Amino acid sequence: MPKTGLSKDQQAHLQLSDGNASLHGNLVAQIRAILVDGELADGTRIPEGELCQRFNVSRTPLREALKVLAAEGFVVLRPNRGAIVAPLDPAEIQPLFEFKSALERLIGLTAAERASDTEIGELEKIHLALDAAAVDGDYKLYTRLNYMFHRNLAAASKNAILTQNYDVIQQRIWRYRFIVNEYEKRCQESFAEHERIIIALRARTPLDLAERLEFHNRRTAEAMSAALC
Amino acid sequence: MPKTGLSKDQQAHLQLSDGNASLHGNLVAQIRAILVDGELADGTRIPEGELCQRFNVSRTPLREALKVLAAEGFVVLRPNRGAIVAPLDPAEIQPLFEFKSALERLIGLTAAERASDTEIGELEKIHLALDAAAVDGDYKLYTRLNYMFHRNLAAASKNAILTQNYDVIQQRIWRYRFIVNEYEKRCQESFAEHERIIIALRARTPLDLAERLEFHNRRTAEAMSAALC
DNA sequence: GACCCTAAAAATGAATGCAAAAATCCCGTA
DNA sequence: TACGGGATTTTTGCATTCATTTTTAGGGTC
Repeated sequence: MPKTGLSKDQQAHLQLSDGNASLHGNLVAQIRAILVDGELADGTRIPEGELCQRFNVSRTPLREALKVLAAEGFVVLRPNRGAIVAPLDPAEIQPLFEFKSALERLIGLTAAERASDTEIGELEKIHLALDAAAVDGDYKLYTRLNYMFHRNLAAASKNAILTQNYDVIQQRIWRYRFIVNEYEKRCQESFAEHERIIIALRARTPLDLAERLEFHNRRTAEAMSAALC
Repeated sequence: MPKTGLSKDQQAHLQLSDGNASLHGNLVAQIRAILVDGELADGTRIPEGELCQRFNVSRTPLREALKVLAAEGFVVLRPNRGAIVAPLDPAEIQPLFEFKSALERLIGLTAAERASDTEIGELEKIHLALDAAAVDGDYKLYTRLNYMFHRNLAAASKNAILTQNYDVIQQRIWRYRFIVNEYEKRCQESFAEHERIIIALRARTPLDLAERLEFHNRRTAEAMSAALC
């Protein structure tokens, strides 16, 4: 706890549940969440001081976290001028989706063969919940479930490197939702695509699943691009 | 300069040529090079003190660099027990190559359409130099040129996100060369594959180039896996 | 010698301090 | 009022310091 003489024990209660994680490790996830949520607008300076207060840490671990976030593409470090929230640049959407398409394909190819029945069952549950959220018009929930759907599918690939990279890309793309908010518009279409994804997964047909995922990705990208013109 | 009262100006001459880069930014690249080169054996503790002396920096920027390298997968942070060079685990080779295959495919699909004639010419030059190095038996040079060949091809995709991720994966895989040293054995075969890659690139046939790259990747992975049994 | 316990030493993680750079403010001039 | 420009404040990057934890060393017991 900066500026105070509190011991580590006294500070402990402030940390997240994951007790063995380092201060800096938690910070990366928490600050990334702030950036992805849009709580800090893109392009604005990252207020080191404020964040230090907010998380009750000194500048050292905070700056460590910022370096990691910069490597991930959420933050831009400007020498001697501090860090800013990575500006949202429409020109970045295309390469992001293009990159994601490669990952989606690999997820399809591998998950079709490696997903456990339990995992497929879990995905179907999320799929149903997605439908319910759409009917209710609860787009916030819909969005969260949609994120989980794809994240779980990625996890079914059993490839940790793929899963991790996919997650970063998903979050980077997710930052652009303010520009478009495609979910409200594309909800039904998206749900139908998910339907086919589930079917291909159940059938365990790698190429088919890969194509469904690529198609879904492409349609999402198109919806976003269209909203920009 | 730790432990001394030297001013920043006086320290400046110690930095690399890229004057506007931060201390930490240089460190990431330099330490990664040390890890990829194998100068620090895998699994060994990273000697903060030594590295601080070597690069004439304090622990603060050094530790910032280690956090980034941990996020990239070159280093493992153990809470309260320091950082170690990420252990080489044969079980990691498969997911690494699998992930790379997805990137190779995308590189093929995009580079075939986006590579400039100049870039293709540059690749052909490297290809010829590769041949010369193979004939000379200069495997160190061969290896360097091979790295550049694929790196340049990735760059021809004009997708910065792809290029960056590809580079990290390539370096992570490169660490396993000590286990195998596949290049000496697979030199000729690899050269023939490059030949076809160049042809497909010249022809600007996306699917063909993608398949050639995936095949090349798969053969490399197989050679590595075979050497492990 | 093997085992275990304790104490000194070293390393780690994070807070604080400090010099340089940047941003802001203030005021004079046109 | 618009526009410098120089002093002041803030921020930044890094070095240093400090509290804990871990590791190592030493010594007693069996």
